[in-house]
Amino acid sequence: MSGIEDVANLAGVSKATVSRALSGRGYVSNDTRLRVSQAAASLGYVVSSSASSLVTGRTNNVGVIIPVINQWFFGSIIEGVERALLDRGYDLMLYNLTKSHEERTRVFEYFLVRKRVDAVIAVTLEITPEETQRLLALGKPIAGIGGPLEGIPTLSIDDVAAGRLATEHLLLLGHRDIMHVGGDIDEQMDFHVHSKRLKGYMEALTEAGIPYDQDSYVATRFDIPSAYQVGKQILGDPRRRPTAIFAASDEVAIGVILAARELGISVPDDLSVIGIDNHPLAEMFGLTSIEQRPDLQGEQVVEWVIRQLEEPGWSPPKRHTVLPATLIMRSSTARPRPRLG
Amino acid sequence: MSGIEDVANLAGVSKATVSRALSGRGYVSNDTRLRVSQAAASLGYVVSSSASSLVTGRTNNVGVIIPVINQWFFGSIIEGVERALLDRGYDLMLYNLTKSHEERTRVFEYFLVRKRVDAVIAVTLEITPEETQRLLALGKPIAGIGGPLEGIPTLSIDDVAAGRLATEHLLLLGHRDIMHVGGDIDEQMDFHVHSKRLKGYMEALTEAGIPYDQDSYVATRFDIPSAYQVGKQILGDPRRRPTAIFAASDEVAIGVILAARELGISVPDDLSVIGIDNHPLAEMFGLTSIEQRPDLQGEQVVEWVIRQLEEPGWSPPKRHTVLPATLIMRSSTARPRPRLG
DNA sequence: TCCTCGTCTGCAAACGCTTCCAGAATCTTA
DNA sequence: TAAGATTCTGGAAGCGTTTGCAGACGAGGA
Repeated sequence: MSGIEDVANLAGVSKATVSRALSGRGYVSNDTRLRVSQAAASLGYVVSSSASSLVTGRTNNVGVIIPVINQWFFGSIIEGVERALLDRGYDLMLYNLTKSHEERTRVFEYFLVRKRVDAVIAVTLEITPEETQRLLALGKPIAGIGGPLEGIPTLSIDDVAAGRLATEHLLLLGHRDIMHVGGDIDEQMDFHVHSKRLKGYMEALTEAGIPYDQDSYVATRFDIPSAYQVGKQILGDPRRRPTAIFAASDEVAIGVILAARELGISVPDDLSVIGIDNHPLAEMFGLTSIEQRPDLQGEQVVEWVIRQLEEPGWSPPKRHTVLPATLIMRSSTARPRPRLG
Repeated sequence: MSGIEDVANLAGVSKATVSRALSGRGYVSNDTRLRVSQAAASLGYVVSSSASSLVTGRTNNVGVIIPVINQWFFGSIIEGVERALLDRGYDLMLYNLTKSHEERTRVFEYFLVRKRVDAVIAVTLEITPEETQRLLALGKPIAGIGGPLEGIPTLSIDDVAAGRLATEHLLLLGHRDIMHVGGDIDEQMDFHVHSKRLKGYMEALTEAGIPYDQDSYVATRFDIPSAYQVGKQILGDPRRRPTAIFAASDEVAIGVILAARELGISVPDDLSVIGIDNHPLAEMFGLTSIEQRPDLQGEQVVEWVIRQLEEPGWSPPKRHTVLPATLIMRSSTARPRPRLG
């Protein structure tokens, strides 16, 4: 491993000049810059990031805290974040923080506080105001997907509005018997996504003058098999079967559709289904959905933290940023079948 | 930000002693160790990783290169790798290296060579012998999932054997008209997975005395919607329809099953389908599959590189390691329906 | 001609740790 | 009791960069 001194000797200049030539900071004549680059290349020299971090205080790393990886929403965020970071010359340190308390503590006590990252991106990380203070005290740029989170710039779709939009779509088609298959309120790790989408649903119903019925909300985990099971239970009981279902995510919606198929219930003739996400599988199931783009959300928060790092004085929106979520109509929703008799 | 000196002053000892006390290396009396820890805690001190890297030459980072994130196989690997690394006190730097040539070069010219990671884990990264040499020249532990790769310890299931196993299962049930829906041979980025599974399929057929027919292999991308399209084409043509399909992955198999359902073809009565992976969705589709555990594969390679780092002299298996892949029978495969007439 | 200004370069001082070395204190053993 | 071994601690050198400062040089303006 050759150090900067070797390059300096080979190029016939001082270490300082090598540093300036290679980093592009300060004055260096074109001639020497060239000689230095060639010397560096021929030696296979590459700067020691620890040494340069030590003096600059910058690591060029950004920490990303995320609760799940193997799910479309989260995987897409990572892809977006990674792409954006690499484009800007930063490296991504990944922390898969499941909701167990032990791991949470580890992050706060141990990781975040270490001097290894220049900025932090937190994905649907629900933290207490006290923890927020600790984070802010680090003096490092931080941004989140999810939220709102007091004091930290965050980003997400308006889940209440999305829930309303979905429900209103069904109402507009003429449905009055609409069930909501959503997440378990007690289990949500993300920013009350589950209760927010439920809230939007309830608001839309209320506005339409439809009384909200206890039984019309059923909880499930956010994956296809779980939703499939729940779907079979709901749809298996003819007295309970609604004319439409608002599923809190596309995975849930697909589970429900598969359950309906299994039971010989036609979608959308006998049952309309709408989801949220515009998941890659939505199209093949003809699923009407509300689109969001987690990859772009990832790019956006990267932009926030990096710009903060590189443009002194700049700062991202102080408050929560709401992203548009638009309805994509496909063939899983339709007017309810006219009642017989 | 308080440095080691502040801690030293507060505890009334030298910097050297603080370093020893906190790192656990060298002699320190219990008494002073305690005083130092308390001083450190009360100041919220945390060692500067750049400073300590600079002198020790260790970063405590491991680089992971992976072509895709948002796919079950790859997502599971990341989860496994992340868990194992964090357990051992290492951080994970994620590099999502899509197959574009430009990005590849970037990794070799730019990233791998930087002094930012102690070891490298490469997931299904196909590299030339020359590139391998460059990697090895770094003198850093490196291991791969996929392979084999000359000179680098790698790990994977035996794809040829998996292909055989799947096909033999169908043969054993009495099928003779078996199609293979696999990956595009020209497009494979992973270690010829596609052609290996195809090879296993062909070997099994040959062994059973069944001539291999050009038309009995069809290529698709490895996702449900693509496989669904392909499935509809194959199954839509009654003259072309086989009695069984060996799908190169569970996602492909599920696409085919959905296509069959759409066309009113009963699985397994009219068509048997087998896949590879034991994907989380396999169970709900009753899909017979060949199981592999990417998360454990991730843990294994982590073990390899970390042990190499921490146990001087130890080294992982020089050659490619083959993992067992076992058949999981479900309801998507059965004896072919007896021919009429 | 002299002065100023912009460009270019080198010296040397950090940056915050770890670790070698040596010395002091305590404990073992002959 | 002396000599050696063991445990504990501090001083100081270094890890490989970046950067403030100062000096040198040439060009342009008065």
